Amino acid sequence: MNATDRLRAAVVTAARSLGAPADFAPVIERPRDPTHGDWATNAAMALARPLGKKPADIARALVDALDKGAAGVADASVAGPGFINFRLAAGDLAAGLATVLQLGEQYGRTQDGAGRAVNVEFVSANPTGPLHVGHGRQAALGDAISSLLVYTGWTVTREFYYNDGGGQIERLRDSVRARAIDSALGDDHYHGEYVRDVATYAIERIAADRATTSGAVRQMLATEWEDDAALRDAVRRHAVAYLRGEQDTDLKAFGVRFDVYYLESSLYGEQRVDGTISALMKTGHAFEQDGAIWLRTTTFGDDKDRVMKRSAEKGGEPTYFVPDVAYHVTKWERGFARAIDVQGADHHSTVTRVRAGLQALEIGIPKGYPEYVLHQMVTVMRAGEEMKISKRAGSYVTVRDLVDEVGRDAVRYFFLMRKGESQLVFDVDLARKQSDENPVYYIQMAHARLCGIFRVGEVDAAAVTGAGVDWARLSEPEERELVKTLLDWPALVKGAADALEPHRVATWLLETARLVHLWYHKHHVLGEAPEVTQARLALAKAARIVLANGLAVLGISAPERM
RNA sequence: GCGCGAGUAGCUCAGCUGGAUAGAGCGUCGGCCUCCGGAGCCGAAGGUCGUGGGUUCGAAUCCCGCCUCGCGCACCA
Repeated sequence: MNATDRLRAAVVTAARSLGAPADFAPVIERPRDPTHGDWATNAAMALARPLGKKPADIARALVDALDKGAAGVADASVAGPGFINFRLAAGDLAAGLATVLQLGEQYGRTQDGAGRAVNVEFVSANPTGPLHVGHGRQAALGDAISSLLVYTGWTVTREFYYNDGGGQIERLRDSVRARAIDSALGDDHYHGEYVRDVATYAIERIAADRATTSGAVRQMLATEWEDDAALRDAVRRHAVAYLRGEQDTDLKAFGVRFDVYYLESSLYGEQRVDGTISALMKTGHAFEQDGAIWLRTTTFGDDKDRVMKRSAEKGGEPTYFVPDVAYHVTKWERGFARAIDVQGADHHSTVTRVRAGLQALEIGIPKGYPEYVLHQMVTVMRAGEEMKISKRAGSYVTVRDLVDEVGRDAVRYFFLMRKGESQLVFDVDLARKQSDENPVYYIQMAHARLCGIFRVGEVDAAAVTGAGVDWARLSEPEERELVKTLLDWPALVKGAADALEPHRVATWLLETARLVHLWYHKHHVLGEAPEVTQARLALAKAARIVLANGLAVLGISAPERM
């Protein structure tokens, strides 16, 4: 049991003796103002209503009833409207660091997920062009959310869904052909410069396949396009392969790996799309109108019903959300207790539809399945101006542009430092700066600095285990603050995981780094009295561990020197 | 028009699921270099939490109305 749980248990015991209900669960928290104490509880205020007494009176009674020894506090006092503030003996507070040193990179991990399977789907870009900044934000978010879930005991599968069916791929194919034969581009073609590279690649591959020359392939593309289905298919195949390869390269450079690449086209091969339509018709939530088959999604909270299968005159194909439903059924069937989809907010209209489809199947999928993490758009700024033009993509900035220019760590941090629902302004100039103005630098510097202490002092960090440390030596205000923040890490990471909000980790890291710098600047570790140096080395190592753990969750490196 | 998101310091944003005097970074102003790295640190100024009501011991946080901005409202994907 940790210090907080011990304190909470003691408060509950005292509250029960005053007649508190059996399920009473007071909040134990750190007061915002450190002069108030190390911990505080709102127990008296929360009991005001059930007990019918004034919070201040209850607070005094609680303090009298509290077993301070069992609670592990040196002092308890009533303040403000009825808060009870607790102060720990200096040594008792810092003794918590022993756990940090003992657990190392395990510190903060929990088993909340109990090994259950969760699927995190993100990026899922169509293979029609390079990854742009929005995909980058999604890659950073999805990867960090996955890490948070791993950290809290879930078995995570990172998944990338390829929309390799549908009209966009035909558009890509036709664009490549247009580029290959230098014909004019229409409104329904992709205009990015990258299409030229795709065309070059496709021509070379087709020339190799057919044992002929590039020139001959160009000629065929110009004259035999309409008649040669195999040629059209070859262009499509090679174009998709090329762009998938490019996307993989970008993601690798960004340090993101996927466990599963799921192809939309495979759903058709397995008859899952048609199967989903007939299954939905069987459950009675479908109906026919105007020659099309509709799903009554309004039953499940949608504002209008949706077409599942187009009428004959519109081609008779299923609409987009049907394969999406079929796809999510596979997640359920593959045994994922939770499915989390990270998407741009411009896709939020599909949320209701997909969930409605899953519910309408009536196969026991929970109502909130899948969970969605939606994020707003990214604006890239340079020299105070919005950047839109990329050499590669033409009309938007790519992930590769950003990673090339500012580095992977900075890109990750900048994408993760805001909550997803906030629009994000990516300041390229700031991200490039190698100074304290740049938050990622500031945090990494704190880590490097702590490593520097061991390096300069020629202290073997592995030998600092916390054994024999007189924790009461860590009595400076800056030390107490830092200690408390480090001990907050497990609760912080749990909260971030539960809320699927990695930005909390980013914000917390910045605050922790600030406290490290402050402490470092004001107090020396080396060259003090042996007991003091020993205690401070323990603190330095604990801080280094926790910073490294936090950076690891975000997928950012923790350099030992800068 | 309907739905979703956002509106907090000059700027960019946090605010831990309702708590104490609303915070951080940057910017501005004023200080600090014999130092385990100045790639740093300290201090100050700066707020009607968009707005008007409501709920209660207590609201930036929950509810309702209104305003502004973004996104979405296909037999597109």
